[in-house]
Amino acid sequence: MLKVKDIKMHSAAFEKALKKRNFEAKSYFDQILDLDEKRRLTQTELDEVLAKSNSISKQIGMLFKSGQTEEANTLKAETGELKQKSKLLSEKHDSLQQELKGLLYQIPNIPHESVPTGQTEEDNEEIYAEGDITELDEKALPHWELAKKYDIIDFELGNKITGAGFPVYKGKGAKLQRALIQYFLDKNTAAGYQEVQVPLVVNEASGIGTGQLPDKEGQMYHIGEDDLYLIPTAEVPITNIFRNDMLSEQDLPIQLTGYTPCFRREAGSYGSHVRGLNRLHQFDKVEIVNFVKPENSYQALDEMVEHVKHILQELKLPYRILRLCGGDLGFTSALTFDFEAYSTAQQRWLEISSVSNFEAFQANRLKIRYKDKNNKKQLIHTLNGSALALPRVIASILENNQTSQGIKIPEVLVPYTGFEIID
RNA sequence: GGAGAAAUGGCAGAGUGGUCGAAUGCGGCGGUCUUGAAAACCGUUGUACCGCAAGGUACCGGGGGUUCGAAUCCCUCUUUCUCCGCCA
Repeated sequence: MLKVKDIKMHSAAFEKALKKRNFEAKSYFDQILDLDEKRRLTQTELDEVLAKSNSISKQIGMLFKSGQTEEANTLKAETGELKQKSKLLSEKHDSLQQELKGLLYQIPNIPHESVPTGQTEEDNEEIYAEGDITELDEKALPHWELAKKYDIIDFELGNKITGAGFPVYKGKGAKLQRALIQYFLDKNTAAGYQEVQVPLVVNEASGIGTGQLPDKEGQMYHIGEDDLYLIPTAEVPITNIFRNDMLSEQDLPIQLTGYTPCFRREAGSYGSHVRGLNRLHQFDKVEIVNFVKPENSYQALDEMVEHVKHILQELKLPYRILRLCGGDLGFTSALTFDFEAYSTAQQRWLEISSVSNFEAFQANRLKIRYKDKNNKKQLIHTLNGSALALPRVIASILENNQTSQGIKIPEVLVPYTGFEIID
């Protein structure tokens, strides 16, 4: 959420920047500034009325004390009108504020200046690529067929138990997944991230805080009876750890990592691109989240990108890094780098990580602040990234490492799996 | 799930209808003293919003109500604790 003060000061620059997202901000800004003006006037008016009635109440109190009952009762009669007035004004103030918030919630984050213009994922800018894209022979199988061949992931069984998009991992498949989770967490903690285990179900306030609500309600599974949501990513509970908190400067940076299953409704998804592990309703992910001082956030972003790079190098997966264009940038993000691993048999890139700087956008909604050197309260910057999302990493490993003998486990994982090949 | 008790400033803890934004203690900050530190003493110390400022307003778990006036009374929700039940 943007701050009204910032909109007021930089409206022209913001409008221009938001055009990169194809977001026409002008009418929103005009309305917001107008509403804010009205809101402030209303508050001033309300404060005056309340001040008057407070002072009358005080007088009444003193009159009663000194036994001047009649005078007190006369004053009492005067308060009726003030009361009525203050009620109306405070209702007006509340509704203005709500309207204002409603508009602010609809405005996406200001893209960083380095964000390329563009409409779709076609326009994302490839900034780095590494690893060999091996030419597999014609007998190369896509991962869903490999999964069946070696009986390591059972999609039909998940269908029976729950529905499409909820696979069952079996035997070495389950173990490979667990090994990857463990390996990712170890890498992340070695890099300074503290491991946390968080709830998989969150309340509405948490969803609003990180920006999933109110706009993207359809993405999350909602438990109506208890009015709770299944998390679509660990970002939600982890970032909300510090909601409404005042941190001190020496607390920062705070670096957290957590493994969670993620649940996404993915309404409207279909087609060959969602086959197998490509897109699921439930999947596992290890997330990294950073809470930093504003001046450090872009350095932190670079470090996170380097960190994910390093993991992919170790796994020896061919991958590339994209700088997302304005049209593809997430609502709350100022700058995002997507990591894509190559899926050899499908001959396409699969998104396996997304690393973003949200600057103060989430912190403003979440009210996460810190006291700087001068004891001034400032919003912190939040960043997060996947390190990494499991299913597509598995898909990529299965496809890229298939041989006539079986699927070779990347060397770094062998200590975790306890086996070298799936056959 | 049932019965009861509670929720106050960074913490502890007073306050049961009116000069209460809130005693007191601890902690924090500033100072005196000291070669330095400790102790002692003095002062200071919540947040948000409106306002150039003076100042004003709101906030005693959340929401609503009674009243001229609510930390204090009523309703409701949440959370915590104790007891009972159930349970990995």
